[in-house]
Amino acid sequence: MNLSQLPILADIRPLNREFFARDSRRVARALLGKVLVREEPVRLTARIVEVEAYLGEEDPAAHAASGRTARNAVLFGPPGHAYVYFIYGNHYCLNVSCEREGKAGGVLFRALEPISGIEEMAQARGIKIRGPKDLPKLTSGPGRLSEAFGITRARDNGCDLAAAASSLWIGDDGYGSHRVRVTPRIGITKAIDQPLRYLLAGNRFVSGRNTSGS
DNA sequence: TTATGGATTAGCT
DNA sequence: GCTAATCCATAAA
Repeated sequence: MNLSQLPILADIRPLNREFFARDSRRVARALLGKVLVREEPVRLTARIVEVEAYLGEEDPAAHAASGRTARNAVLFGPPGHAYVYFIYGNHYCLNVSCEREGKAGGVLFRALEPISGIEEMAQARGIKIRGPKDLPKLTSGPGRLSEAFGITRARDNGCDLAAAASSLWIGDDGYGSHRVRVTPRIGITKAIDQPLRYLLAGNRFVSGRNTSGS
């Protein structure tokens, strides 16, 4: 069965390095509608529908806030690379590094809309999909999408997301990301007022409560 | 060396 | 709505 609401996409092209070499707020906005691709062991694809921007050392909520450490080194490295961290003893979260090498910045992936490889994602999540209603359980939330894509720090931290030769990368299939909404970030305790969460308005795969609206 | 708490989730009330 | 689960990076001592 094909539970995806979306057509199977033929042509997905990787993003340029320059795409990521700018302010994380602009990258976050531009990533909406793009496609996250996992190549191994089978191809999984899902559309990016919710992200959050994290700035550099001036952003108290960012992992880069207190300078470069072994854990967050990727955020200070070249743009377009995966920063994966482990949180709450259970979950991995995926970010992509932004800004030029030497300057910290990143975008957290908060929710995806599955396109292909749905059976495999369900298996990775350890759940049964009985119908379209269950699909958001696969990839709505940063921990969930990481599990669905088999993303771990050991496997993916530092991976080049701008290269289609990577096991994990980001591509553009020509989808237009209209109706973007901006809200405060979720789940943090510092700088909670800043509007740095970007989502596709009305998309049912967006995480959190207040997903309605236009 | 020890302590603390987090960019979350699932399950229960 | 509330909270336990569960690891590790970082801070404090």
